[in-house]
Amino acid sequence: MGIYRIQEFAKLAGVTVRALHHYDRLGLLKPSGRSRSGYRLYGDCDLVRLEQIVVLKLLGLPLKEIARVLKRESSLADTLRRQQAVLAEKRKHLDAAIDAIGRAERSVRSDREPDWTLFTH
Amino acid sequence: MGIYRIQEFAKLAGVTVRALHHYDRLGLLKPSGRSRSGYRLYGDCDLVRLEQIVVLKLLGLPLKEIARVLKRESSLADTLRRQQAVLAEKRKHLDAAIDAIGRAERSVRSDREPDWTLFTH
DNA sequence: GAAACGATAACGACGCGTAAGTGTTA
DNA sequence: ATAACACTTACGCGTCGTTATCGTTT
Repeated sequence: MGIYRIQEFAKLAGVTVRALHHYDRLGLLKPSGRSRSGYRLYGDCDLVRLEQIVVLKLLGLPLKEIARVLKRESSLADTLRRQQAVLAEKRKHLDAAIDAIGRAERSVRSDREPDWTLFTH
Repeated sequence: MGIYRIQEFAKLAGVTVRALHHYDRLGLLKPSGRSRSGYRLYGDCDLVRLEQIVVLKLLGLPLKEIARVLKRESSLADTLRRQQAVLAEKRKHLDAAIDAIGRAERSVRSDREPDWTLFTH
């Protein structure tokens, strides 16, 4: 509760100082203020915003999309729906790859030369 | 069956010309020859190799690792085992994110303000 | 001469990690 | 004077997509 300098603030939210620099430059999260010597100063409302950013990042949203959501340029609901589709698609590819590796491993164990045709489908 | 210039070769394997340029520079797949004017010339054995590269890429292997496998510096079996673990880990994160979005959507539909605490766990 | 095609070079994207060099001090 | 801490600048990573400029021609 109060005002924090960058390192302490980073620890509070579980992110790195470098990430905060990055978010600042992107305009995603600018510190509420600066000290006379130019130090970034963060407040409690910055913490709230940062936590939202962290959460949306966990959902796999790119920083640009997070920025749009927080600026209310994008609807959160719509964004989440689209992201869900994106993630579902990724999971399909992942599952296919995992399956393929499973088949390949059985083949590699029996043969000594890999049967590349296994991957063809 | 024969000798191809880059565009035709790319189409045969379903990759882009740019990707072939990239693989050439990395040393991952160098054309069997060059024309007098410097054009890359690919042959059938290049096609076999490229198809292996494409397959290993589908499994999510980075190009450097693919290079090691094709140079027999890495065991294919070991590589696949490690990759399977990597993919399994990714799927865990994906599933968690998909679940979180599902819970979030239900919340967004009932409330108009998002309940960020939903993501906390 | 023009249409395709090829070559090389180089910037952009994405999210920071990791120095490098320098200033500040709650 | 030193130890921490902060600042800005900028390269690196991974895999090409995308111009831009210029030479070739199965």
